[in-house]
Amino acid sequence: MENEKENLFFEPHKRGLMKTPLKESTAANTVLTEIQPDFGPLTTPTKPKEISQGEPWTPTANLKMLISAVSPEIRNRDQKRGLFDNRNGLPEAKDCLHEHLSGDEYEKSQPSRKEKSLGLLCHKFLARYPNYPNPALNNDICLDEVAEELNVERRRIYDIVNVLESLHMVSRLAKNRYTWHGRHNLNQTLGTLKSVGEENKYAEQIMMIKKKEYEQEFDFSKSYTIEDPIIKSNTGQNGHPDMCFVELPGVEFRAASVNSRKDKSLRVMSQKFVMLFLVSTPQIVSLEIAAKILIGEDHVEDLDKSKFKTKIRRLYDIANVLSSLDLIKKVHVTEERGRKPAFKWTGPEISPNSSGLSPVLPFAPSDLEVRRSSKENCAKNLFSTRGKPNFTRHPSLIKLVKSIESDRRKINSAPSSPVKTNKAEGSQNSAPFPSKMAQLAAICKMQLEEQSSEPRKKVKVQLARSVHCKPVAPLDTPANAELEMTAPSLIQPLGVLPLIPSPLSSAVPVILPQAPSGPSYAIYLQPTQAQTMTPPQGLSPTVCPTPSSNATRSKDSTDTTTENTANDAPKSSASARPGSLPPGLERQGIKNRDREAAGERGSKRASMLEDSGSRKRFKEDLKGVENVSTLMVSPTSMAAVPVGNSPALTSSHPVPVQNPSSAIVNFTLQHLGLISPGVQVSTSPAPGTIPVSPRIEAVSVIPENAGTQQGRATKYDASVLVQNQTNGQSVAVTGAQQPVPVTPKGSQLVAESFFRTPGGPTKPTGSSCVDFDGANNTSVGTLFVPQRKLEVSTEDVH
DNA sequence: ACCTCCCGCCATGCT
DNA sequence: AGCATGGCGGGAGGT
Repeated sequence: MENEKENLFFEPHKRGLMKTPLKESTAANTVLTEIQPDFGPLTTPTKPKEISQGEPWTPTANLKMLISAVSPEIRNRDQKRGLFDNRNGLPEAKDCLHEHLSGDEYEKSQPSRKEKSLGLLCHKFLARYPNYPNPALNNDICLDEVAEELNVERRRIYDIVNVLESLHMVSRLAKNRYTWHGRHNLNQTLGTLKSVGEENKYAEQIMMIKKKEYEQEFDFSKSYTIEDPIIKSNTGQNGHPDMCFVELPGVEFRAASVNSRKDKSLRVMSQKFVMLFLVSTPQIVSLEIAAKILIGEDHVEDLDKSKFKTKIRRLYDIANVLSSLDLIKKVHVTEERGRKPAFKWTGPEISPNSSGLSPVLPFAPSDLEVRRSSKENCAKNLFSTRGKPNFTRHPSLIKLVKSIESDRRKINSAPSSPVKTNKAEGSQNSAPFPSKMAQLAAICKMQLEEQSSEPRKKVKVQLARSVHCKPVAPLDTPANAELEMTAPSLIQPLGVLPLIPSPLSSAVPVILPQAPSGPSYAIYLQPTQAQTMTPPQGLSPTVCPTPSSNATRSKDSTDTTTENTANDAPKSSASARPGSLPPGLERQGIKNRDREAAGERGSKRASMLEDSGSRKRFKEDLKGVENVSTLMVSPTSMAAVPVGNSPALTSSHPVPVQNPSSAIVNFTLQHLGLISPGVQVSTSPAPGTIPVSPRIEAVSVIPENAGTQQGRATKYDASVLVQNQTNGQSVAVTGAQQPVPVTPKGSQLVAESFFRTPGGPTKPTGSSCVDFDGANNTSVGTLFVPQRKLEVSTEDVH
């Protein structure tokens, strides 16, 4: 059965890369090699294990790579020399290198653990396929082959594929066979996930958790109890979490086996994890919170350690893959307690399922109704296709389906010939790289290769990127629509409070039809009051309809995150990128489709560079442009930031103290890309609470090294405060453009007092910061630093 | 000492 | 039974 298909395809992987010789060698070799040889049997080979090779790369080589990455000229030169060889290159390169190193070093280089990291492996994997594959070609993936080529156990490939599958970047055809879809469906998938996430009220859950944490820290009364229920509610009626896999039409799992499997895990976890990013405002999600929520669905209370640990482990696995996709990047959230690992969304901004980007599916905003009916109808009925009962499909996806199916048809029709063969890799490819550098180098190399295909533009672009990026972006429209829509309703009761079971949540099938704009609410609870957030109306927890989650920032008090700006750049591009051609691409010089990746990669690359100091610099440079904005709210005060246009919003509420008018805020936010143009945010203190000034510090992004450019990076700061009020929320934003102080500290912000709620008197420490990350970042960065400094450090993403 | 997370045992379920 | 999947958590590398 499946087999047939297998043969069909020819080259799955190869990306355009091939074109240029440049790419060559590299670690990526593997990737390069792609071209495959053929394989015989489909069956699974068993473990590849032997990792052969020594590693080709030496540090020197890595450096070279990095350098070359930066400088096209150099690269070219090298190429000529043959440093970068073609696919085979690796070995060769190796040789050369070895000569010098040999011995110890060589060995050292061996297999460090990092070289075997899932993230690197994923990069290699991704390097084999174009971001936007031509549907006409065969894009199938033979797991065995891949495992072999990449010299890893098949088990690892499953890890990657499962995550990719959760994003519908691949779909299973049959045993051992997957079809590569690349990023064609990504935006839609993300939109759907966002919708589902909203339905599940993940934003609220996050807030609850944070609130809880906050309370605990401070020992406030523990009102935890309340929260739990909420979370539980999510669980769904049955009480158990909805572990349903969100399916896209046309992309459903075909293999029975897959369907049968409890899809608990990785796939589902991955989707949920992504949802958290899409739904939360700062778009920064700490592993801890993610784990709690994911577990929570099952049993929050239980939280036993082991379970938690296991969840965290899985999240790391998922995060590594997502990082490789440039959808997230690692950062650290600094709290009082210390740093917590977290990830920041660096993927495209998405509006709830409709892809705003793609014009294609314009959904009428009006769809609210639809939405409501949502869950049920949507999915299943719409696409009967293969209906798998369990999965839900999002209506919006219909289009996708069509396209996918057409693709599929093409594929099927394709002549089958098995071609796959990649082979080579075995020994060569995976050369062991010396750790991070190596990884980076490898990645860079891959990217280079990609680029190479494109005329050089890319390189420059990347560098330039930092510069460019920015500004423009901010306004996306898509969001706007949402806002408007939102207002009404709240279909979901605002509140979060009531979170109760949203229908969806329980329902497995996530799919919600949503109008593009699903209303999202951002709620900020005030810790103090919060204890009960309950009363939605009550102010404390206000719910604000926000346009998509973007607006919401829940970050509450507990943590502060600092982001680093560094990588935002990619993001911006990302945001831009719509399904089809990402705007960003151009700038990046990427060719469209295939290359888009390149763009991303480039960005990624930058991030990768982090390892070495140099890389940091590099990174920073890139980042310079970006800004991060952080928003801090005092813990207590947190209000929800409603983004939506709440009526109130417009009216500017004066924010106590310093706030600038909401208008300013909105303006700022819009520019930042945090909210869509249409949307306005206002924050006002909760009724109960008067906003005191929260402490906000201006944060700076701190790049560690501030690169030269950084200075720029600092960009403007705007401090925004958000508070929500019952009704209006006013946000205080300061849009100052001041250079952001690099040191947070100094900057204490003015605002500090802002929102304080009674309860939380200032807790000095407790302040929470919200960052707006830049998510969009855009151009202007605003940074707020909470009192404490928040730092977000970007770490490398592995 | 903690953070990451690789590794691979072994359960699950399809063939 | 054999093989494909993939849950899971021990324990080791990195910092």
